[in-house]
Amino acid sequence: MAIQVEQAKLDLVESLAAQGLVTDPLSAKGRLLAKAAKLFRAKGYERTTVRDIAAEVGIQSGSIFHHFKSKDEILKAIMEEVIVYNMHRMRKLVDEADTARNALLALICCELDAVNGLTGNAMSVLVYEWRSLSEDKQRFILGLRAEYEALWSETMQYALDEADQTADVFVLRRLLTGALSWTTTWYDTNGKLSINELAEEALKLVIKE
Amino acid sequence: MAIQVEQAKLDLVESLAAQGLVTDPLSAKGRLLAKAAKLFRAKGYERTTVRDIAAEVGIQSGSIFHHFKSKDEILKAIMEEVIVYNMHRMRKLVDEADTARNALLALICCELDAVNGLTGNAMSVLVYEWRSLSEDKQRFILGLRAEYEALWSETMQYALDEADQTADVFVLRRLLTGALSWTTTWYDTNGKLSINELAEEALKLVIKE
Amino acid sequence: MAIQVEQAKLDLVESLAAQGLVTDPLSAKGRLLAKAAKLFRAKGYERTTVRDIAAEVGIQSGSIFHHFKSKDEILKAIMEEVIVYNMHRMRKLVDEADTARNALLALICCELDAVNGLTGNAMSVLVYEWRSLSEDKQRFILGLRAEYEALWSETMQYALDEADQTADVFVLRRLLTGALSWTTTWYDTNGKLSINELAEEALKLVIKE
Amino acid sequence: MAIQVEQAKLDLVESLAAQGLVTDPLSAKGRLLAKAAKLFRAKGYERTTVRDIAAEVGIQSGSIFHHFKSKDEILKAIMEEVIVYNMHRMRKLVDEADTARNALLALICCELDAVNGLTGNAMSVLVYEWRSLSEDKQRFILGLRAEYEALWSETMQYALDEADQTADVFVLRRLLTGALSWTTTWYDTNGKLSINELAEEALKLVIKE
DNA sequence: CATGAATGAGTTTTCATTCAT
DNA sequence: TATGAATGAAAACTCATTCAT
Repeated sequence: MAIQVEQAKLDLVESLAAQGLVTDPLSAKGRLLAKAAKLFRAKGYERTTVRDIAAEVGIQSGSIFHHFKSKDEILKAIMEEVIVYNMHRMRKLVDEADTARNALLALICCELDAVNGLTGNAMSVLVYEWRSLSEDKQRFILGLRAEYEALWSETMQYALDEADQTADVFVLRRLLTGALSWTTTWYDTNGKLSINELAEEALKLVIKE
Repeated sequence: MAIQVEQAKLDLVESLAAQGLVTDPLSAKGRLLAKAAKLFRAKGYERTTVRDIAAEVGIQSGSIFHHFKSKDEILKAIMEEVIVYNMHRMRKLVDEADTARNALLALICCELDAVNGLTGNAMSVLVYEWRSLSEDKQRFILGLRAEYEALWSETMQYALDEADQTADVFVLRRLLTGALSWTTTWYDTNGKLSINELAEEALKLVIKE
Repeated sequence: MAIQVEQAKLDLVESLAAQGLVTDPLSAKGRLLAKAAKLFRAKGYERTTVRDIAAEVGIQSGSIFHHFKSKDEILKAIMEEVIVYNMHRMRKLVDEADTARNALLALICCELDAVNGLTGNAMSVLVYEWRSLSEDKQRFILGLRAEYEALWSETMQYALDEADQTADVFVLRRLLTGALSWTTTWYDTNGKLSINELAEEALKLVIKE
Repeated sequence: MAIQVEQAKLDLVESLAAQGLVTDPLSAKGRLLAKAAKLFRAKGYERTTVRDIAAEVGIQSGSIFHHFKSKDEILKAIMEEVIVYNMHRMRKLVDEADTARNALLALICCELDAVNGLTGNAMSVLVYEWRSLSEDKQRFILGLRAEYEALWSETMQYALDEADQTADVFVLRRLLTGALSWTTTWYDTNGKLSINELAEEALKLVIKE
């Protein structure tokens, strides 16, 4: 089953790349973005030099500017694409869920996977390198995040209604956001605890049976 | 009561300063640390220049180096002092608590206050500027954090036992860490929700009645 | 008459192009030179990139190097051709003049037209981008300019003799050079003052009736 | 007499420096401006690197930015100060002149001296490096030039009236501007022709006896 | 001939840190 | 202690030029 999930993710990337919504991860530009995300996450945006990125990709530093006008254009691209990609993935999973509880579980699972899986570097960058983005680019990314959060709020409210629970969705989502995004600092993908199990734990923070 | 709490905090600072464990916040050095924390939080460590800090304090950039050997010594001092201070505060509150549940509530309350109150800037810096610290200084701060986390684990375990709940304390504490530290990005000190109420909400994530 | 003059200029270009002395302005290379001259004049040689020129012509930057070995080869060609062309034109007009005064007037007229007419961009480049040329190319262009100046000195001397005036031709020509070439900064081709009228004004600086 | 003139110039600089209108040429900043002007004139603004200037002054390239925020701030300062200085000098000479003819002669003399004397480098830069200035700085300098030109127009008109000549002052001043500024390319300060003699020649271009 | 990705040397600029005063 | 000019290493970015396709 895990293999099916992974295949579905690859199919989605391919389809989004074909539509020009994200960069093909196999292209020169796509590899550059992946390496940059890795470095930005590990060292932080400011402490990562353009030369570092170039060295990681195996090109000369000047060549970077063939693909991106500036260093912070790279940062923006990383953030934009990771939102676009996860947004599409979440929408699909929510649509396929049979109950509101399961839709919320799918979102949690998806966000945990986003943070700890293949897009983990990009998600960390999105969360922790926010202030390194120029103001106008921040506004642009903020617009995308708003859409993303709208999906969360809606799904969460449905799940609470279904469980006959009342709670402040605004507060609850934010507590959960912190809990889930923080997993990047401690969750071990190769450890005993699977993403699905962790997701169940996290769901319990919200929905009490 | 709130006034009493605030007074207690000031007394603690004074007492710690007298022991040389933290810098007197009214001294030149103390004001420098506060301003630096504010700037590091707002702009990030790397994007904050020594000149920025000097300007904020009202001195010349060269003068900073009479107080601190280097820029990252400032960062270390901010992190060290905020841990030392909150550690002492938490120990006292845990000792005074009548039940394990209340001890845990006190910790949560204290961490929320640390993150959103007077030491908010320093706490944010501690969490988000971690990688800007040189490796040897990271190790030093890590030692302090270990003590801090030990207090948390212990208290949490007592509270779970008391409530006849079983859970993975390791996982639970980390989910909570994320949830609480993330409040810095959204919690409004002057809003309707008080720190105590928020703490009660957060406690519910852990202890189910 | 104006049309005849314009036609004569086109005929001259055609004839020089046929002899390989200048580049046919309708050819790809010729259009490149014209666009480059326009940009060099507007922005200066250094601030004009090879990409700017390529974009203006509608080709890719790499393709430029099929026409010219280097960027400063373009600059040299612009300078060389504008001298060659105007030199030929002046020789013809001097030969056709009935009096020395009129020969000088023809030269003035021709230089004003060179500076403000079709070759205005190239002439500006010749005057103001001089130092951007590599030393050996400067020497080459200097040789051409010497010929050009010889024609001026000779004609001027004849005109002064004819008018029974004595003056330092060296100084006078240089004062005039400055006055005429500076017109590029203020003379309005579409204004009330015609080139011929302006030439008469300029002639008065030299020959007093 | 020449020595008196030179002394008067030095006195003026000193007085303007004391008022903060120009930079003291003996200060570090003043020497930097002089060297930069020399290099900008010789090689052009773009081909002169900040390192070139630093080397000429005998400091490190980074130190330049202690005195000027950017390279083009240096260019602006050169242009601004040379106008301010010559403006003051001209105003004084015009005020002291007994006839309108002599006032105009003084202006010509002063401009020739500005172009060929101590401020020759700066004047050349003002004329030939114009486009290297950022647009907003161009506007600022343009304001100063307008004042400068107003003084010229006025004085020229008086001189023409006094000589019972009619002429287009606009055209005449521009022809003269070109003639005078171009002297920088050929006039030899140590040659036989003195500035005063050259000024008399130039005056003849305007006022016919 | 044309393309356009890649090069790599060179540019301006930044900034923590030093040190003579 | 405080100052602020000077340092110098390192940063992001530019761009003429090359070359495989």
